[in-house]
Amino acid sequence: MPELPEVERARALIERRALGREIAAVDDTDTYVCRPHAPGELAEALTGRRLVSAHRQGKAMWIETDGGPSLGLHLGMAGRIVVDDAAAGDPKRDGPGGHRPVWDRFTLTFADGGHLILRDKRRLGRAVLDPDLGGLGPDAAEIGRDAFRERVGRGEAPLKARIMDQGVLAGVGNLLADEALWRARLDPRRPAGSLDADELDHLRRVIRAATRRAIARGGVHTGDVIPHRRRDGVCPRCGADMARATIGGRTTYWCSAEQGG
DNA sequence: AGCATTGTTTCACA
DNA sequence: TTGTGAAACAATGC
Repeated sequence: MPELPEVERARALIERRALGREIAAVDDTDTYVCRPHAPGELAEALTGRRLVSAHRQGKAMWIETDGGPSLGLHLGMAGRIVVDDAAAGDPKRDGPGGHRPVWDRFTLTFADGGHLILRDKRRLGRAVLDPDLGGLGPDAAEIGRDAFRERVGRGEAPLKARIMDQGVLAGVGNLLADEALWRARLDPRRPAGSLDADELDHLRRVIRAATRRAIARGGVHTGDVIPHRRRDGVCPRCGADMARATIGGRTTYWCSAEQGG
């Protein structure tokens, strides 16, 4: 699930439901998710604190506490935030009638008995104290025109790789990249530095619009071209075949007619 | 069995 | 030194 829209929904859930509550206990025993912390380090630092505010930049999220360290949470490839058993973003429950295992990798238990849980089927999510956000570029939903031109419109790397580079622009993942480039009718293979100012301005507006739309509708999977990202898929606008290749290390689909050969 | 997966980090190489 | 791309990471689903 998690790209910028899912992370923003998780952040909003925390803001709505978890702020002001006091941490009574912490389960930080998953040493991979909590790396490089040793078990007990997060518990020691967070127990007794109250959650004060919830923030996000790109796919990185963090919670400020009253006087203590901040708590960084990253959803990785498959993570979700659950507060008191209400899932963020995805209304689907675990297995109809099944006893599916629950993948709770990090848990805050509040003094009122509720919970904030990082539930992650895989274990690529992270929970760390005072996360380092220094390497992140401007948020994809907020970046201004000049910064976008300057950061995105350079280099020989494929355009798609450029907009997915979290140090250049924070928040765009594989699906949102395909959706935005399809909406902008831009070839994902083009060198980023080959775009002119008008193309860059257009791409910026499309990325921002696609991002906000995905937040409003529940996630990146609600994009128009996402259901057609499959072998033998066709463009939902023109009906041409969807092309497929690995770009920037990720499987990429684009319209063979509207976005170049 | 084998391959793919909405993310990030590390390493090799030009 | 910088930029780019592949592999590793963990776990699951088709």
